[in-house]
Amino acid sequence: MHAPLCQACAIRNRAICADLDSEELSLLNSIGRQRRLRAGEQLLWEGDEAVLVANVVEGVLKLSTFTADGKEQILGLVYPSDFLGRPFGETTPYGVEALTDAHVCVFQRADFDRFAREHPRLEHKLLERTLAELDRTRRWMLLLGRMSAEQKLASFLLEMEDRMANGGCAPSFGEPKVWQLPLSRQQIADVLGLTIETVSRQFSRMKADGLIDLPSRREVVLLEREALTELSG
Amino acid sequence: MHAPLCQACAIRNRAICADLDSEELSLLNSIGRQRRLRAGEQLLWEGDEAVLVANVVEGVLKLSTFTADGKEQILGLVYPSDFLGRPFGETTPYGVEALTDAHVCVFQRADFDRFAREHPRLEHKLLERTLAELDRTRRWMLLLGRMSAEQKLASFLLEMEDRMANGGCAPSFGEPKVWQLPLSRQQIADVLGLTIETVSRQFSRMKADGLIDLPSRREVVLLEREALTELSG
DNA sequence: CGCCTCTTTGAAGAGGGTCAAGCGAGGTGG
DNA sequence: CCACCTCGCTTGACCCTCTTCAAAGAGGCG
Repeated sequence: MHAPLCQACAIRNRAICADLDSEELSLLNSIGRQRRLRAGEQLLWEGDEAVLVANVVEGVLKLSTFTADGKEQILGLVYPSDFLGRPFGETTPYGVEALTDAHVCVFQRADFDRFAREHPRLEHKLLERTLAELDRTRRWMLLLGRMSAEQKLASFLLEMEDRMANGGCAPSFGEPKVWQLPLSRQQIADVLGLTIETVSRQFSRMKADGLIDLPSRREVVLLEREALTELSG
Repeated sequence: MHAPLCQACAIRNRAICADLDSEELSLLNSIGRQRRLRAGEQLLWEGDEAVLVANVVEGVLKLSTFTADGKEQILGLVYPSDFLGRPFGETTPYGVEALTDAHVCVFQRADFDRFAREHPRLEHKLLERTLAELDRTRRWMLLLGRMSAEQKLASFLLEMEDRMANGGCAPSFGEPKVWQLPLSRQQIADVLGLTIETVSRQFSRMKADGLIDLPSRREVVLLEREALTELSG
């Protein structure tokens, strides 16, 4: 698919392009390019010149960085309709890697920057999104700085379920449902600022306590959302 | 000072207003209002309707939130020329309190939002600032999630000195200099996700090791920036 | 079936939290 | 001017959570 079609895009109404009229959209169309990523494939490298920005159409990606001694910290997860990359910046401040097979709509940063500056409506959307992302990131700081391992994992599972269930469109009601974890245990540890062993132990304990079920490594069921919410602090 | 004068503003060239022409500036002038805050005074309360946004002219303020069990986490520090508040949002996602006597230039959010939407240049500045703030916040996540108490405090002191020395304009060279900490030990603990005791112990150890000097509670000298940089990871 | 990777589990240890007491600078009142 | 009080900070002792190190278990895939 080298000829993207914004008009037919799955995330058309949720991404930053939502407010554009059809003329603007086809202009954007002309500078964008679809790209598929396999799980594990890297899209951007930390410290590189910031050449790309992108919209996520499908899949989950991680933003991450490393300490001097090589420990990874995942700085954020990016889902369909989220924007990704560093417009108006020199270098990419974090690495970006696909956690699942993914589908993104990429732009050369220079093209995108120019387009954005000429289309305030897009720039406004981008601003709203960035502000929302900043709020989300700050909430994550509370988790990293002040929560116990148990609280961290409970918070993580609850948020993840909301994200996975239905693209975040509606809160999850009714029967507990099985869903796929897009992250390995190690990656969950890197999100929460824990070690893989601690994550694994917390999973086991929650399962033993009947709060969750783990049909397989990558599958989860939240049996007791109430109790998990309680735990999450 | 109820009649602000943007043209004469100390942070005129560094704040988001930097790119405005004089006509725009006087319009902004007419919707803004100067306000002085005493150290400890609260400007915004978490969860309140988002009614205000502001530019910091002078002083240091903190953004903070609390866990369910009452532990505070400082989400960010705001310095002169920084922007503060949540434009285009319903509620204030964190509390804002002055750490030192401060001087801010406040706007009714509704007024500011309208002005911003009508002046893409301002909105663009705001976007650049928000993106930079997001990068800074993400770097802080690495600190919270992956660093030891010692690394945290070393990082904190180094960054703080850069901020305090000269408004962040130039890197600090030459002789070690005494400067004022705008935060109490407890507040430092809340920034770093530690307890006051741990912060205090780390201070004492660094002093004993000759890395820093503490002429009084609120004064610091970084004697060995090299070594501290090493420690900070 | 066997290998490889990811995950789980166990045991030991350290870093930081908690609780409690002591210190000291600044402010107040005698 | 000094004694006293207060509040923030420091220091000590102990304990708990999470990390570290090590080994065994469980899927997945050739």
